[in-house]
Amino acid sequence: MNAARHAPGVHRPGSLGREVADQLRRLILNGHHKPGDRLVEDKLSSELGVSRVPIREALRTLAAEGLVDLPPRRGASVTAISPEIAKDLVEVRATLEGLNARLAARHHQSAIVAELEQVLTEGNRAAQAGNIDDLVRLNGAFHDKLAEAGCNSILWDIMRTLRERTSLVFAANGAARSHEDWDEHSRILAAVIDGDEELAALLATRHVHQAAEA
Amino acid sequence: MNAARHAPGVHRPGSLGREVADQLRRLILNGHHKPGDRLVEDKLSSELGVSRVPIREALRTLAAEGLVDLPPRRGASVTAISPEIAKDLVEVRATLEGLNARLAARHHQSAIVAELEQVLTEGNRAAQAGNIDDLVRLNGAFHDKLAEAGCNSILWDIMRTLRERTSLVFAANGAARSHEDWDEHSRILAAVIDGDEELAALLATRHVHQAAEA
DNA sequence: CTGTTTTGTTTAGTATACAATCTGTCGCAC
DNA sequence: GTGCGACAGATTGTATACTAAACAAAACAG
Repeated sequence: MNAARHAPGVHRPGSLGREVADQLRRLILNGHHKPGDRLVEDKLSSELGVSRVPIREALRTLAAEGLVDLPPRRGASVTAISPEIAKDLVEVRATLEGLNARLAARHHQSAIVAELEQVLTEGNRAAQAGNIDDLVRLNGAFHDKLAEAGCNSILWDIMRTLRERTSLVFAANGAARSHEDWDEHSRILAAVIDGDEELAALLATRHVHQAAEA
Repeated sequence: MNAARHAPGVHRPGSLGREVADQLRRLILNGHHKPGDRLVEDKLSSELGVSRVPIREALRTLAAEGLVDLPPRRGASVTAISPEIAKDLVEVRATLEGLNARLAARHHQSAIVAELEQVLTEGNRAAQAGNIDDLVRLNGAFHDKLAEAGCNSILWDIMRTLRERTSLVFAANGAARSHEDWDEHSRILAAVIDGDEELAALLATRHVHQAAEA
């Protein structure tokens, strides 16, 4: 039952539990498992072809990240985020994106800034073309790299989970705001390059709030 | 034969893994396990009298909270926080305490504010008396209740883990700054009661930064 | 129709076994 | 004496099996 015993594709043995967690995280964020869906250990176990032990560890991990709900003896389900919680989420995320943009402007990592500019042009192109898949991917990439540019590992980690949970709520936002989105991205990046901490923070915070109103 | 299960004082089985996590968390924050100490599953298993499974779950939980380090195949150890990470931690925590104080000033939960005033007077008394244990406890209580007053569950949760990790670094701070500490607490609370969001945020942020310089 | 009982499903926990891998130490060559 | 590799022990990672407890839903009796 373990066909990958001698797998040729050098799976770094980074622990099955982690791989399962990554896999499940992707499935959830893809919308493959929707909020409220039950995640039954046995089913996942046979679906993913591993025993229940790594499944349980993965579920614990994702629960800690806030992606799955795990009530004491009732099994796991994909977290369903209430409107109030969503508001809380946005409030915190907006503040932290602001802090991060401020830090990015302060530290001025030219390598990452270059990558951000790259993503920006691609994003603008995708916004013109209206390619939704690319838009989602590039939007993630932009915020990801911006988070890197902040050079604060604690902040980076928190923002990652916040972004995941946010995308769980505002899932199929689509290309409606894509033009404004990338316009705002562009202005944030400009402020970061200028080293204008205040402006970068303000724009990033406002960006989150505005994006959330949809 | 399963009608009534009202055994008195039976442990509410809030899941063993959770209890173990709580217990371990306490042991770590108490300094019983110091940063860098290895946490061997077998040892914990026999020490706490449970099998390895709940232990592993607890370790995952604590790893997600940032209290233990859990490299792929090398076992768990209490997180050792480097000076740079500590700086990052303080930066984020300061920002979030600021946000939280702002929210507390906005929402104005009179019940919690009353409790905060209670804690404040006790804290001042302890600062006079120089009772370290009480100071630590009351300091925790103040920040705890202030976090509640913010009425943002996401923020509350993040701040909890940040506070735990902070206390892991600035462990034996002692009563050196206790006077300034409680003076600042008092001013933060006053701003919250006034509904002065800006001032509350500013004071709370500065409080964290100043407390960190020791 | 209502309230209780039974049954089935699922999670929680324990025990055991074994594979994979890491760590440290010892001996050997240089 | 120092450096390097091999080996052994320790420890984690994974699988499997089994028991117990909780919950939900169906079956049933009144």
